Amino acid sequence: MQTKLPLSPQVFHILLSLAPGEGHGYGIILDVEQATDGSIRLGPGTLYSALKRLLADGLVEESTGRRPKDDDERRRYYRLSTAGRRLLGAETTRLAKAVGAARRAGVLKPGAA
Amino acid sequence: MQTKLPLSPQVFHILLSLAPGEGHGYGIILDVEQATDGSIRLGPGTLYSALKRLLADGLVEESTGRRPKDDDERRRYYRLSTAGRRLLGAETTRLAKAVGAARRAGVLKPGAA
DNA sequence: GCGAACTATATCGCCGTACGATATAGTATC
DNA sequence: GATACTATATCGTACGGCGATATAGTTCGC
Repeated sequence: MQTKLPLSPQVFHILLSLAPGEGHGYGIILDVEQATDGSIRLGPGTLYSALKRLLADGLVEESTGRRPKDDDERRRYYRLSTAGRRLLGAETTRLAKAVGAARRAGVLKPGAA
Repeated sequence: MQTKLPLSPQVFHILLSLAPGEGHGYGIILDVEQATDGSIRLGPGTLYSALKRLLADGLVEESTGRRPKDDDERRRYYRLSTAGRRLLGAETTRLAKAVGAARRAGVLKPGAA
C-alpha cells in the first residue's frame, strides 16, 4: 500500500523516469539503469510488479491512443497521475532533506560538493 | 547482504544517525523519527534486526568502554566502521544525484528551492 | 538460413527485510 | 498502584525486490 513515504529507491526512479512524459516498461528499465549509473538495474519482476502496484494505487495511469507510426505494438505506455506527481515531489523533498543532513554530518569526502 | 547500493531509507537513516558519533538503539529510533519529521518511524523489529545485519556486515561496530556515569546500564552503543562511513558517503552521493535529476525534471512545486 | 542478441511484456517463486506484536524490566510520573 | 517511558530483544507475517523463466517478434552476423 504505497500511500506514504518513504518510497523505495526502485519505485522512486520508476516515477522519476515518467516525470518528463509517458514511457513504456522496457524504456523505464533502460532509463533507470542509465540515470543511476547502473546503481539500480530493474529486473522484469521488479518493474512489472511495481508498475501493477502503482496502477492499482492510482499513482500511474496507462495512456492509450495516439502512438507514433512504426511504434512497437507490444509496448504499453504509462504516465504519472496527479497523485503520482505530487508523491514524487514529496519524496524528492524528503530526499533533499536527508542529503542536506548527511552533508552537514560531513559524510562526504572533503572536496566533494 | 548489504554490500552495495542502494540502501533502504531505513538503513540510510540508521547509519546517518551514527555519523556524528556513537549512539544506542533507542536513541537511534528517536533521532531518526525527529530527523525525518516523522516520515520514518523505526519499530524495534526494524531497528534491532537492521543493527544485527549491519554488525554482521561490518558496517557498524559495537563500542565498549568509557560510558558516562549514571548512564543507563541496558544501553548498547554502536559506531560507524570505516566501511560504514564510506558506504554512507556513497549512498549520499547517489541520493544527491537523484535529487538533482528530480529537480531538473521539475517535480518540485515552482518556488520550492 | 540459423543462432545469437535485442526488444518487450508477463508470471512465478524465493528470500530478505520492514514491521507490529509481544516480552522483559527498571524508572518515573500521577 | 497504574500508567507511561526507557531500553533491548525475538517472533511471525506480509510485502516487495529480484532472478528465472516463458513468449515472441526483429535484427544482425556468419
